[in-house]
Amino acid sequence: MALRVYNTLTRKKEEFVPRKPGRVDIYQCGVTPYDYTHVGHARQYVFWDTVRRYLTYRGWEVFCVQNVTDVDDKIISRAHKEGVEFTEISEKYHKDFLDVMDRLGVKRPEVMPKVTEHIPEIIKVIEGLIKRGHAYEVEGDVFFDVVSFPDYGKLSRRSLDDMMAGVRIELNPKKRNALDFVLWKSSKPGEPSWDSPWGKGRPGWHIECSALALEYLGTGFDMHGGGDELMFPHHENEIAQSQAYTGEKPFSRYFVHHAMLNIGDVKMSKSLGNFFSVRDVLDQVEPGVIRYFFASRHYRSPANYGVEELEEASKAYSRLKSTLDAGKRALAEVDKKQPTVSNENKSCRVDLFAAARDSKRKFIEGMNDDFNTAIGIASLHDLVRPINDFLHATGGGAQHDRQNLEGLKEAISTLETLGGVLGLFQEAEDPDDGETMDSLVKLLIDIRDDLRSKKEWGLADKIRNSLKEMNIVLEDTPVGTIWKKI
RNA sequence: GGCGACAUAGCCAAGUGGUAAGGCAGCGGUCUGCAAAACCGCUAUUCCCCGGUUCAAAUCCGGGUGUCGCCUCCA
Repeated sequence: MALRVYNTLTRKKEEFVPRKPGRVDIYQCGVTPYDYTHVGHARQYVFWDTVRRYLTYRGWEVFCVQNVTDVDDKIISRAHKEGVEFTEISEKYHKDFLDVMDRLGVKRPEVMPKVTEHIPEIIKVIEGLIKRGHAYEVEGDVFFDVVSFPDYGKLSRRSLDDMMAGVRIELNPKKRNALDFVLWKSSKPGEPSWDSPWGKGRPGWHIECSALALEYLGTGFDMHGGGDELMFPHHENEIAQSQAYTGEKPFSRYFVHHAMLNIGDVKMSKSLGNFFSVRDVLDQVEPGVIRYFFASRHYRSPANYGVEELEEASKAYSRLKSTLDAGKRALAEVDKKQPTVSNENKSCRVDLFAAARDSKRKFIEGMNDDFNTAIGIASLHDLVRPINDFLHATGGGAQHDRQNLEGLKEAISTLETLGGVLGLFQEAEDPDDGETMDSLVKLLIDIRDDLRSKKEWGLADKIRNSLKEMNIVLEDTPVGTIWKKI
């Protein structure tokens, strides 16, 4: 079954064919660190983390490059405002980015090149563009000549004529054409600068992605990722620069754009100020909840972020997680002692092998269809239902159905593996959530059973209620009591 | 003004030609000392509206309405 990916270049879902069999080379537009990482950013990196996990799960070798634009106008202006070096700003917020991504379980890309450490590579590309007649220098600034690149506008489906007619940007008398964009920017006094053939200056906004992608992946790599807001002008310009420079196309075989995260139907963005930092949200909910929230929506649809949405995700996620925990506990229990084997357990008729197999098939079919993580989530719920059924029918391991014991192992492992592809269930084990905890809860359950058999409901309920306050829920089944952490 | 995307139940959300996944909320049932959880069942004859193509449309085409994004920094 083939993987299909929606390619912005063709506006169609296409079968994914990489340039090298078995390997996927990915370039992602990274952040400009001038403020705290917000949930909108997290959407992109969580999505691509999921893509990388899925491809790896399916046996591909994955290589991912993600730049860090650590010098730019906004960083400089913030540094001026705070009276510090621009590096202090970029380092502080880059550190925040890495920190929250780690906490979200986003695997670090293989390479995270910084613009300030690749000035020579960038200059090399600009020089090449000038040499090939695609760029020109005016008083220390270098511009890309859009007219020299016939395919300009192809990605975003705009024609040069239309754009020129409706141009909104202020006319820069140095430019030959209003749509020409700057590759190298001469620096004003007090601004960070590097030596170049055109004098002191710094790279323009778009050139770093071309230079870094070509440096680490070469031309014609597999997937280019970024927000759909970047389609024009950023990705359009990247394509123009890169293909004009190499004389080859495509620059990237597939362009994969994810939709924005909104607050009340308006885009979350730093410039609008309507953003939630990931740092703050992680103080409220565990990482898995955020990952569940993203995974339950398709990456190409705009998604609304809000407290209610997060709460719903939290409930649904805890349904998956508490079943996984209870299932693991049941298996651990079986390892410790011989369970009461009952082949006569008629109350349990689920086939967990079949459930695991069906769930896995649905998951892969969904993910193969343009990374449909919402289908993936649904497949997990489909699996959790029969696991719960089994757990309740057998008292969470107290009375096993021999035939389904292996099935439970299979189902739990499938749930954990598939959830892991979506980045779920990565929370570090609670330090006090070990064997001691298990034993203590079990002791309380035993005592409560004694109390119940003596019909001392008051005390029995007190145990149950107190545990509930600690987020431990007791569930009485016909064959014993099981417990879950919620 | 130009370009593009989207509109599915009370809510969130999959589904791009074959008869509406999943979650949250709600209702009924099983179980229970009560409960919770869990499980079972019910909850959109219908997918913004109007036309068209087709044996067949939420899915394709045309028109309309509404929302959002990009065209300026943006994940």
